[in-house]
Amino acid sequence: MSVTIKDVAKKAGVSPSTVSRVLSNHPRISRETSKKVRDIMEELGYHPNIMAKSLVSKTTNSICVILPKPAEELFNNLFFMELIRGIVTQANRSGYDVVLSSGANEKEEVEAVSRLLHGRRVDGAILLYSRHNDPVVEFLQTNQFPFVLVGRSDEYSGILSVDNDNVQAAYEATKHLISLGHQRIGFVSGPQNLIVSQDRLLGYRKALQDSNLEMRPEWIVEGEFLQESGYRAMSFFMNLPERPTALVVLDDVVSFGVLRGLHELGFKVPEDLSVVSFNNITLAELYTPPLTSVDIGIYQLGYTASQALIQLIQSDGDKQFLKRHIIPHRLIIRESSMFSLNNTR
Amino acid sequence: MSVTIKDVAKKAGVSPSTVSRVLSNHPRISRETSKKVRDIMEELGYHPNIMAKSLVSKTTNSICVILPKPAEELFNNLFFMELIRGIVTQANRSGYDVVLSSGANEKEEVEAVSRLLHGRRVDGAILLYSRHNDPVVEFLQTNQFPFVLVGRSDEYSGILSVDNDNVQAAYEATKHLISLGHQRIGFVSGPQNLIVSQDRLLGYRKALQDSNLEMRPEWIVEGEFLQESGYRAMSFFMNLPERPTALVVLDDVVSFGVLRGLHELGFKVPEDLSVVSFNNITLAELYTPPLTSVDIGIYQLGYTASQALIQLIQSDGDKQFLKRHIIPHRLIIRESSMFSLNNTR
DNA sequence: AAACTTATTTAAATCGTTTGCACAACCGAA
DNA sequence: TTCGGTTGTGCAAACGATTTAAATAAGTTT
Repeated sequence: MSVTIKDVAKKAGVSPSTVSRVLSNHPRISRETSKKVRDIMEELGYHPNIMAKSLVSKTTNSICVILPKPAEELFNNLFFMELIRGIVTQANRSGYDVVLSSGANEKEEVEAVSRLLHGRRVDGAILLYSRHNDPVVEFLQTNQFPFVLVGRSDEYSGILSVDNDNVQAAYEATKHLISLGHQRIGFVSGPQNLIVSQDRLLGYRKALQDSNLEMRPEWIVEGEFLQESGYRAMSFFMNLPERPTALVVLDDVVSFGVLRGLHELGFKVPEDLSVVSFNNITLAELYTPPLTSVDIGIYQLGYTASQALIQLIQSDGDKQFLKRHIIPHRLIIRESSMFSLNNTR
Repeated sequence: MSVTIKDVAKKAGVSPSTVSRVLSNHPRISRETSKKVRDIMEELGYHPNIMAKSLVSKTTNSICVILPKPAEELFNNLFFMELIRGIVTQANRSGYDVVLSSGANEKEEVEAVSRLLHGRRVDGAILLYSRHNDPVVEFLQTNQFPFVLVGRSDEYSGILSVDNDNVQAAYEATKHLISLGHQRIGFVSGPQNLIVSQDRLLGYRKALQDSNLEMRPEWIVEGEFLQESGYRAMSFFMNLPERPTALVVLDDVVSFGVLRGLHELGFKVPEDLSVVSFNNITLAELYTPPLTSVDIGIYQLGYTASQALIQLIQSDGDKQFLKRHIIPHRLIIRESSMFSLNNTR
């Protein structure tokens, strides 16, 4: 039996509406009434019931983060932790709570989101990386719920998104290898249906093309964001009759798999194979050897996503906020790619 | 303007209460009424308003996870990701949502929890690792809110907690080193105010004592759960006139710092220094060299915490559930400690 | 002193559910 | 026929806030 607005009102000798107005800093409340009511609130230990408030105001001051389907896979990645940290920090700063949501499959995902948004449990959603024809995106669009996509969205127009320029990032990463003298550069992709995979592949292709380098289909390997994928890709490449001398790998954890495998087989990095990676999670610097990686500002990505979503919600869906935010990236060069082939020729 | 229970009622030609009863599978609703109402719900796309429901039922079907104060530090650790994965998975399975909450300092933490629980936004809380005299624990206790502590709690009685037997785990880890022939074993602790640090230190001490090994105060170094701490500890130990030959390190990420530093200085692991660690995050296996680590069942820890809390909530605070759950641990031996000193003598 | 402002405060409706109680209809048994 | 017992449904009062419109008090003009 907790203390309600009525209890406060009675004790203070005013009406509930007055207490409510004190709470929301209504201008037409006299100094002394305000003081008196506040004192009583303090004395009774009053806390407004958020549910009741939400019911009438039709707003919950919370957002949900939808974890992508293969949560098992992605959760293993520091990447998501960092992203969520950015989201939670910003949301809390703006007075919003963050509800985590996931689903075993796409259907469950949509159900969860539907329950949260239709049920007015949250005001908006953050989607972490969308796929082509993502049913969740479709759901959110047709129902006109505010949401922000972390990742690209060019197939849908009028979507709020936060992303890197992944084409350019991959371009630079590849160019870096080329500038070191590499001519045979492989590519370890993430899942093909993720837009980020495609964008980075595009950048890689562009860089090779610009330098008139050969582009072999067998040098492009698809995988998941798992260490095993890296290991598998590595062993595939190293068994090729004509091996690449460098690899562009889409994720640090995958790169760790590559490096680990190379070490086991007695190959030297970067001498036998150079690696540039993406995401630059904190462990990248700490690995043996330290990993060259594109820092894509993960925390910033989450922080900005949260901020943009809340802005959209508070603007009541103003179209002007439905834009694409680009977070800058930066190539961090470390040992895994420090070796220049030119020097050894 | 979303569709409410009244809209469904009107269209179905029944009263709102009947619709509500259909929704909650009330026994005394006829088959045909139920079918009819359900069809209309489907047709109109009805979704119950969770806020309204919570208001009257005084229950929210959600719990919050309180991220410890130095979130910046801890978030960097795969450990938390794994823990949260366990929590979210179980909670969702039980029909609960998970709200993430954090605060920049202890005061903010208490405020956030107070808002969530007093404001009836969540039904209970999960605390990740408590400190001595944790103000959040105190708050939860005096207000009689259901909560579960991930970590030990023996100073407080009648608390629901989920934990490992950390004393025993550290004992085994240390014994493992001793069995390999090590006689000079150092200890890299976590923050001293964490109970987990103290428990493991105890286990380490006990193991040394049991084997009549020397216990030197300068071989015990306190740090944080950061790579830098490991690096610092390592350089401290290696500059000692009489170095330890093995280290017990409280966290994998800290161990990575140790290993990285050793590699930089040209020391060999495990020959020059063996390392056993705790937590066994996925990267432990993948590191160079692979890290011997005590697997404490992180996912299980989170899963169990969530399960126990929800059980407590649903039992309406039944004291019988206020017990301590112990999750089993297992020492995973890998290269960082595979070297036996006995063999080289 | 009446009339008119302006500054505060209150009463009452509302948000979308749940649920105790009342009631009607039907059943078989006395 | 009358009664006790089921079964199925509706009424209306909560739940704890916000908010519109109206009332009251206080201050200013004329």
